[in-house]
Amino acid sequence: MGRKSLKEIRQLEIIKVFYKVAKKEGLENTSIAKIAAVMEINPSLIIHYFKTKDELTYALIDYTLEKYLTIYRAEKGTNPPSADTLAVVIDDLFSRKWNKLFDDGLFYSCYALTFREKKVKEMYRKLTDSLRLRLTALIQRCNDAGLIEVDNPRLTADLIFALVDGAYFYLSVSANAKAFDEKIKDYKAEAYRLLGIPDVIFSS
Amino acid sequence: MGRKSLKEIRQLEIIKVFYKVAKKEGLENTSIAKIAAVMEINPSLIIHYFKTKDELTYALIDYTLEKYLTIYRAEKGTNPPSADTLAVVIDDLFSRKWNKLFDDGLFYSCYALTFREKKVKEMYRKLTDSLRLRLTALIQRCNDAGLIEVDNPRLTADLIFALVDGAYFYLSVSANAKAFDEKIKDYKAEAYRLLGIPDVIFSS
DNA sequence: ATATTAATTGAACATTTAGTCAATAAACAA
DNA sequence: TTGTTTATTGACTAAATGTTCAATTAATAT
Repeated sequence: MGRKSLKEIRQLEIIKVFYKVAKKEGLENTSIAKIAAVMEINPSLIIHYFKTKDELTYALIDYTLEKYLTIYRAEKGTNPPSADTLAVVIDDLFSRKWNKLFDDGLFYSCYALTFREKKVKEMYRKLTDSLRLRLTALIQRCNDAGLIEVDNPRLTADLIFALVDGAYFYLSVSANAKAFDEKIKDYKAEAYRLLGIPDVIFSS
Repeated sequence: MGRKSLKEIRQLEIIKVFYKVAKKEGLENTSIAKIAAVMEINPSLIIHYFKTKDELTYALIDYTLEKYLTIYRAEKGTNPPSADTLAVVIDDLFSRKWNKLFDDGLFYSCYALTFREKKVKEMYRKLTDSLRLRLTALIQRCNDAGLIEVDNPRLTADLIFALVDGAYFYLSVSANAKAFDEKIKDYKAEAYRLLGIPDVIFSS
């Protein structure tokens, strides 16, 4: 009875165009009208699928943050962890994979919303906590497998992520792509040290 | 000849109100009209002192970023450094002094502009580099005074700032004020370790 | 064919935006 | 007093903002 719903399909299309436009022009300069223009649809159609612009923004953040958890896909199902499972994860954390998942400028624009919008804050909290918990668990399992010997896995995970986030924050503003890749090695080396692993063994 | 210029005074007044409104409502929701309304002046007066809104935004960022360098005021002129000069600086870095200097939400909103506006990027680069250089110099001087023994002062400074920035990034989103103060101690302890200083001696 | 449901459009809305321009008011020097 | 310079206002603009609502079109089930 009645026409088939396109809701989820269209919503995803809209979100993807939203992302594309916001990436180029900035989150705060991306209007519903602009998105509609790119899609060659009527602006009111967007409002039809997302009742307000806020709702659309939440959807964008939700969609993009989800991607971040893919960093841990590599280690799925390998239990106990192999010798380089941890190395792959650490390498990924300090690689510029992140940039490809979610444009940095957009990421920080959304992050800034955190301070005014509880909903957004909760989304980011969920992601950051989840990432740290997963690294903690991995460190723990590597401990158990006798690969490393880390006193406080959770603390170590927190410190490693601080290095990741801190390095990104600084290098994004102070270094070009080439210098970025070069300098991030120092931060990665410190992460290895925190894990009690000689840099040489794991460096790829 | 002619009336005295109020330019600098008025500009500063406008910037301060801009900051206040943006802190409450968000950078992207702060219009010239809103600022003018708070000041009970005509919007065109703001345009008179800042030709475009962009120029006003740059002025705000410039004004606020300048404050950050005050973190190092404590160690002005003490050469060679005394025993706790370094401790004071480290404590300040990991304290929430920063929040009082520049609202965090606003800070990250402006930081996000970095990725689209070269001018803003340059401002942040200047600040972050300057902070790191000063800490490097301080570490060096503490080395020379025989207070510590750090292999690579610049690298250590970079890592310490990564811890600061990373901790702020994470704790701002995951912890309330109380938990923030509690958890940041772990990051600070790691900074002490990087400096080769027993935590106990310096903890205040 | 008909009824039903959803997709999509198009026209309109009040409000807000950054910015222009001319007019007036106030301060200062000669 | 007379210029000169700056401060400040007020009236205005064109464009853009997010939303609303009614109308139309298209697909699907009976």
